[in-house]
Amino acid sequence: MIETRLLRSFLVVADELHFGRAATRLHLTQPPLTRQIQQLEGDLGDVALFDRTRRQIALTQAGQAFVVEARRILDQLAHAVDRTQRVARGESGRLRIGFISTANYSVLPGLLKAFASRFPDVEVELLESTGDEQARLLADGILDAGLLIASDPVPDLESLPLYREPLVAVLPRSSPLASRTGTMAVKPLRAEPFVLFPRVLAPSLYDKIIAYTEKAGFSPYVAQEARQMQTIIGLVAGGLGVSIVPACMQNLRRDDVVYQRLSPKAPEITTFLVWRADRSSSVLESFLEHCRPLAKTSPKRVRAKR
Amino acid sequence: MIETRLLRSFLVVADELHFGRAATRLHLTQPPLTRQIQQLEGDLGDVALFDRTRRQIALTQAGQAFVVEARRILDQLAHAVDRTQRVARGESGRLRIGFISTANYSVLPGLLKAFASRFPDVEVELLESTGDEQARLLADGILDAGLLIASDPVPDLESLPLYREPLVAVLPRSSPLASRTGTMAVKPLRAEPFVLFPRVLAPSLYDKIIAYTEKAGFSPYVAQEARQMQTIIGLVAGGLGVSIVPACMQNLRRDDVVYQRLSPKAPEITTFLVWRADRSSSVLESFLEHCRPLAKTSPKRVRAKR
DNA sequence: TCTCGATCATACCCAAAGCGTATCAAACAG
DNA sequence: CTGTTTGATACGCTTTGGGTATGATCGAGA
Repeated sequence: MIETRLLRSFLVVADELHFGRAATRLHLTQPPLTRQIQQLEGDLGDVALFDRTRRQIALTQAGQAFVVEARRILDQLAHAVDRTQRVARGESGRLRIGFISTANYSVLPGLLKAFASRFPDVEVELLESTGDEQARLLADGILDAGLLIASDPVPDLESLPLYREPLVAVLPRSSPLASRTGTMAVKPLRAEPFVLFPRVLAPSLYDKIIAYTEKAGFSPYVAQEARQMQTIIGLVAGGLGVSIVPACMQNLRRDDVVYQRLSPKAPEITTFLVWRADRSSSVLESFLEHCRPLAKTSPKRVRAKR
Repeated sequence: MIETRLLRSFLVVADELHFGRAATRLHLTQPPLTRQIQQLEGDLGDVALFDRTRRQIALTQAGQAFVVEARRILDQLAHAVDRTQRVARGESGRLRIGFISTANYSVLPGLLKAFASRFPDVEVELLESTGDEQARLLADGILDAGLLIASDPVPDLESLPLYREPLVAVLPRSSPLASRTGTMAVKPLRAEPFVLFPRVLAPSLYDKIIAYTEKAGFSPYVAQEARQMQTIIGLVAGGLGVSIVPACMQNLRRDDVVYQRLSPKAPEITTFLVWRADRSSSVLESFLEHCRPLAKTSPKRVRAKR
């Protein structure tokens, strides 16, 4: 089998066209170098790489061809070492991140943009999914990290709170309930039909909304269900009802809807980054390092920012 | 330095994910294999390729990246061996061939087509040139072989006669000298202006033409010189004169010229393949082997064919 | 929880591979 | 024709790498 040592030696001999000088450059003496080339020629099937009939040796055509190939192989090897080291350092590789749709309007875009500029060789794969589904995909090793809304720590997963936001009401712009101040009371929503997502998709968020309205004395009448936030807001715009959504959805600006802060103060929800403590790859480690400074430990900091 | 032995072992371990089984496949025992992987990880800069914390070892992300790279390197190596052997066998490589313009109308096209179909991986480089120039380029090692017209063996070169042909007259179709039979006497050309090439370009052919006309009792009056056969025939077509050219030029068919066999019998010329005996590369060897069956040893065989 | 089997790591020894010194053989310059 | 240069060969020795024995650790099952 041809070892890289033979390739290295061959390239130096091919460069010097002189066994003695080549041996010096390789920090060895001439006889072993001669044997190396002989062995290489043998391994290639007794192909003559050099023409030694005269005093000055010369590359045969086969030798010239092999120079090109050998150089390519050693380049490839150097590249392999570099790439592997970068993957080990978490500077290169693949990162699979799950996220709930609202993250697309809050932390996700900025997070990815900043991370991509710091780690340009990391290929990020995104998968929109519910919180429960993400937990399952993390357990199965399909995902490296997830972005989801939670109140309690997710079992078996590490987590980092990234974003706190209140819930807000969303109404058709034509609705008489829409106020100039941007704030409205919850109570009047009692009479409105609601557009909401099916509870299974995000039970904790769903229950928070229901608990909030029930504290105000009513259970919302869900006139229409939709699975995605964008769709919910589209249906609100179409006049099918009102809804209560995370504040970040205000980033989805539409002329035909208005968002309203609620009083009494609507509950806040937190978007967490979650991952498995036991399966930390270097790329994930890089990503976590990148995210940690962005953690929102206290709700006050979020308030201050607004 | 990373040897291919380490790459081979690594790929088997990565495939089996089990040191013991991998060692069996590699025809060695487990401890040295463990050391090989340790050495490989050390050579990569203490990068962990496998996760050995659990019973079942697993590839790290760096390990996964290195699998791809290592496989590529070994593939490249196999390809290098194959290609080098093919070059050594003369099945691949580059062949630089010089030729005189008339060869383009006689042996060259067929020769190259047949050779290319037998040796598809040989890259043939063509260089149109005079006979003397070809001899010089062969001596300098620029050319591997040449196609030229000669009467005497070229000094320091091996040669193989490939094509024998008589000289023929070429006249404007409108010329009253053009006969129906396709044969004409030389004598009437005495009164015609000639289009010929400068003597330096092909002294032996030039002298043959002059000797022939002088035997018929005249020296041609060269009204116009041109370096290329196509141009000479073009000028004949344009009515600037007549000429005497190798018979193969009849392959350059034009409505406005006619070719005529000459009487008394015009001298024959031979196109030779020439090469340096001392610089025979394998590709050249293949080419010579391909050409030898085409050699025309006796003029009779050529005659017989017509 | 404890034990045992499976599996990778380590220690140590030996054989093979590879390097160095000495020398030979051939080619070329003078 | 001779001496010098240069690649090839011979042989001894060091180093490398593989084998055997054994240790350490993890996990399955009692």
